[in-house]
Amino acid sequence: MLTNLSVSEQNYIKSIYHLQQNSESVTTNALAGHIKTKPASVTDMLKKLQTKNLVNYNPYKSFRLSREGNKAALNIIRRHRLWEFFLVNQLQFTWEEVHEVAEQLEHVTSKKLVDKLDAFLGYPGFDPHGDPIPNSNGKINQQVQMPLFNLPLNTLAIITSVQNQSSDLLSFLSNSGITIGTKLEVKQKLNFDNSLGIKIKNKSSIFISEQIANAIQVNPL
Amino acid sequence: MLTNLSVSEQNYIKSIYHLQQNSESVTTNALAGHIKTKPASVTDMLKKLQTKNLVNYNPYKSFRLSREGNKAALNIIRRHRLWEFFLVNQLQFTWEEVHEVAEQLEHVTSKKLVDKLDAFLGYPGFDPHGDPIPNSNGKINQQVQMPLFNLPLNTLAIITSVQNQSSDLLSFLSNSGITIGTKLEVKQKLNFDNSLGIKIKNKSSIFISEQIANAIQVNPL
DNA sequence: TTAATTTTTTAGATTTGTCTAAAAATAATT
DNA sequence: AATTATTTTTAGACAAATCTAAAAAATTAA
Repeated sequence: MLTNLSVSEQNYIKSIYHLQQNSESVTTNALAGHIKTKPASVTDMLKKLQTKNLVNYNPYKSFRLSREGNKAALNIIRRHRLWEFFLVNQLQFTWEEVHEVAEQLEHVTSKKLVDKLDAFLGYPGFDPHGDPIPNSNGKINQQVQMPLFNLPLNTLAIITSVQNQSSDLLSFLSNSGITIGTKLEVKQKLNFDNSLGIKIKNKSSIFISEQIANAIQVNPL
Repeated sequence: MLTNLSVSEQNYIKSIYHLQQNSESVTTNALAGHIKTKPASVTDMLKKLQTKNLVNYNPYKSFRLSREGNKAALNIIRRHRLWEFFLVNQLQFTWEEVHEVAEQLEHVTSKKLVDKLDAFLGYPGFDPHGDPIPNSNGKINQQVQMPLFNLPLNTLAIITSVQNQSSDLLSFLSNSGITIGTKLEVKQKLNFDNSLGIKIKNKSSIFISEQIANAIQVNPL
């Protein structure tokens, strides 16, 4: 039942997915607000998505994505996050710039494109904001990713990505023995300047600034 | 007067551009055929593009892209060809697969995206089919590109791109001293198997197969 | 240069997604 | 529980892009 979805339908499905993350079921008003349209338009679209079996819709009561709808949403989100990763890590976009562009790229639906992009990027688990990227089967990495700066003290973690905004940073990190896959713990945090004392596994300790600690993403182990 | 163009308007503009390449002015029927729509729809759209000053349209007579329209077309074509280049050279698509996907990607209009993609790809002059890629000012490279196989005998040419479909090929070529920028001539062509005898400038001569000669793009000098 | 043919345009209908205003259902309040 | 307020849906209209069928213009042929 792989219907071709219009850009508009895709936007509704994606928004319902996101709103469902926070609360059990979604309201017409909330969705209208999220998607910048009017409640009446939402109702219209819900009826349409209902006939396509993408939502389970009880008029005046509630609605949720169906299993089908959920699958469609994960596909859209996969595309969005892969493109965000591409924009930041290959094209040198900054975090703030990517969302709008990825919003357009996500509607290019070629499965072959998405899977090849995924492979090209090295099957990343998280987008630049730290949100997980569903794999080609729609499975979401259950690990948690966070900036190294937010890692609790004395918690072993593994580096999963580094925002390569400047080559300065990259060379500093590689000289310090910090790359993707490096395991480390935060041993102390100086209140004076928010710098962190880092213990790299089987290696020496170093201090890094708050800025650097925020450019490094880690998974707690 | 940088109006935002709908996908549909973009498709019309692009098609008019391509049809104009072959004949002075374009007919309603030809455009309808090219765009897979009905003549009546073409007329409707022409009236719309006229009000936006993108075409010069004389009902029952003829129409052409205006200066504005031409600029818009070159922008669309730039995006299309850059994405084709990306798909083939980074994502390992084959020539035949790229068109359909690029057809969708070309409608993502972010100028920042396009210019960063261009830089990322190294400002390529030609797409994988050998068609020139307009630069960010809409200027088209006037050089000619062709497969090495089609280069006339004893004509000096420079290699501009290599289809990196297999790593076999790439390592063979680099071992033979053939990379982007290498200057060479074709000295002979064997009718038996269509293989070519190549003289690399300031270096030795080698023979390469028809297949390889078709994977190498050159500019005659 | 008329008549026949082809091309192009107009007129009116259709589909998709949206909107406003009014009606219906649900939720909150006294 | 009845009234008020809020939320949601319906009804009908609208814009964009398309279509069919008929009319108008241009072209070709007799």
